[in-house]
Amino acid sequence: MQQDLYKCGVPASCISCDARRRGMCGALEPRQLAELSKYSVRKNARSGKELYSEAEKTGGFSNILSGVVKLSRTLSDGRQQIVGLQFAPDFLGRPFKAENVITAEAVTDVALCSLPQAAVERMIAESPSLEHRLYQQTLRELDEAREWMVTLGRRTAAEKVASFLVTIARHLDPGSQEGKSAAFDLPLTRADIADYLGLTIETVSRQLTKLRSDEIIQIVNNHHIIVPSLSRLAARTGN
Amino acid sequence: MQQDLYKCGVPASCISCDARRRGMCGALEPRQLAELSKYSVRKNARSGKELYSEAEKTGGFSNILSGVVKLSRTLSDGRQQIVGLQFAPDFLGRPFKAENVITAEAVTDVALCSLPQAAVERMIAESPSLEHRLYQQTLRELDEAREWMVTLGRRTAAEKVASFLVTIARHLDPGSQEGKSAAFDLPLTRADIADYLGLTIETVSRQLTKLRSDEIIQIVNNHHIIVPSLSRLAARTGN
DNA sequence: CGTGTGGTTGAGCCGGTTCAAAGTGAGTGG
DNA sequence: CCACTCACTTTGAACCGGCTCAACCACACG
Repeated sequence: MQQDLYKCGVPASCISCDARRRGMCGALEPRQLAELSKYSVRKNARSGKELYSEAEKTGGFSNILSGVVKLSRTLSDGRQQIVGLQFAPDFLGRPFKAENVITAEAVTDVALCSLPQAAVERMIAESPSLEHRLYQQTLRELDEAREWMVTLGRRTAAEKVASFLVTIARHLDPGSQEGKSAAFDLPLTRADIADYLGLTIETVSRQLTKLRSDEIIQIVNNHHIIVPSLSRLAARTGN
Repeated sequence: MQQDLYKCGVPASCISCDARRRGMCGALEPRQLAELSKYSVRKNARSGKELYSEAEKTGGFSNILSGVVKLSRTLSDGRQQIVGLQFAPDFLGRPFKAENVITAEAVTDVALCSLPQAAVERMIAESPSLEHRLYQQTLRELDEAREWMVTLGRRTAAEKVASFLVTIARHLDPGSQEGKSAAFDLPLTRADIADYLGLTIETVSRQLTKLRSDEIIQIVNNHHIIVPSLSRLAARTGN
């Protein structure tokens, strides 16, 4: 199959790319892939690097090839709220909008396939199946955002932290089924988690140590988390 | 123009419909409009009527012709969070997903143009311009949801209520420009506002009376609100 | 009239914040 | 190798914003 596509003219850099297997490029024909790849640039960014910022009039999109990106909004006095987390092979960017109020920042080292705005929007206009794919991702992001609004508005600090761990476990250790165990490295610092949950660093820290002393989780190295029983953790989300 | 379209076979019930001017039906050709209208049913619902519920396996979509609909999620112990408000002529429903975890409820009397799931999804598959239109609405909803996450996670009660009034003013009194005055009827009860903002009824009430005694707003009849200066109100949102 | 529904107001409490201090570990340079 | 720094995390104590519980008010409807 891959061989076949290759013969049909899939660019070499796309051959084993995850964005083609599971991301937006899966919606493109080899011809379109070749066209788009003429403008694509492979980029690496270290953890902490600002990818798209509120200030600059960004016009550009990316596929996340590896790593985790946080989307956040900041109030004028510095209060920050994370409004989304994106994982490979998500598409990064907001089509059809001139100015961007959201900041995107790498929270781990990240590899990107960067694409110019015009090329992507032209390709969307030409390819209904690409637009369909992006529409699906946006619907999924909206579902997640709404689920998170419940957490932000109605859950207690303890429930917030438990909910956060469950969603991270689902993303980073997909092998783990409900009720089974999970293990993963937290991509976020305590400060990021606090900004995600609408809490303070101190509260996040206290709730994590509470979960540890209740033996719901084990904390190794501050970032590596082991969850012996996901269902026991999920029972603390208030669902 | 309308005359012309009419001659081309636009169904009579669609002629003066707002969903055709500004909603999803604007993306359809007369032929497709005629096809879809074969399955459409005009419905009215009183305030408080549950339109789509978490329980029933809803398969159906609607255009909101008039009125306001709230989308909400409820935790097992009854805590509720409103995760979206939709106004005419929004499209209501979640395409491409079997089960629905969100409840939709009329918060004013509402007029709907109800469409069966299969017909809409078939039409989406046939019409890229329809899918484009729905994609745009979903992107807008995602922007709003993320903006709201900032409010839920990082704003104080006073800022939450001010933010809420500003967005309602923008939706219901679109003539009012920034800095000018606005007047509107709150479509939501205090309980709904509390569920929207992640607060209690009492806190909402206290903050509203605070805004009144600070002469930022006037409250007539509990539901009718006058905002003499939108920019003075906006100054209280914490940006 | 009484009854019900939605809204306001008050008093006390508590969960999460704030402020402060100490602990931990990776990286750096002598 | 140790000493030092810096960024991140944990822990403690006091405070306060928003919640809880309770009473009362306004108005519509039988």
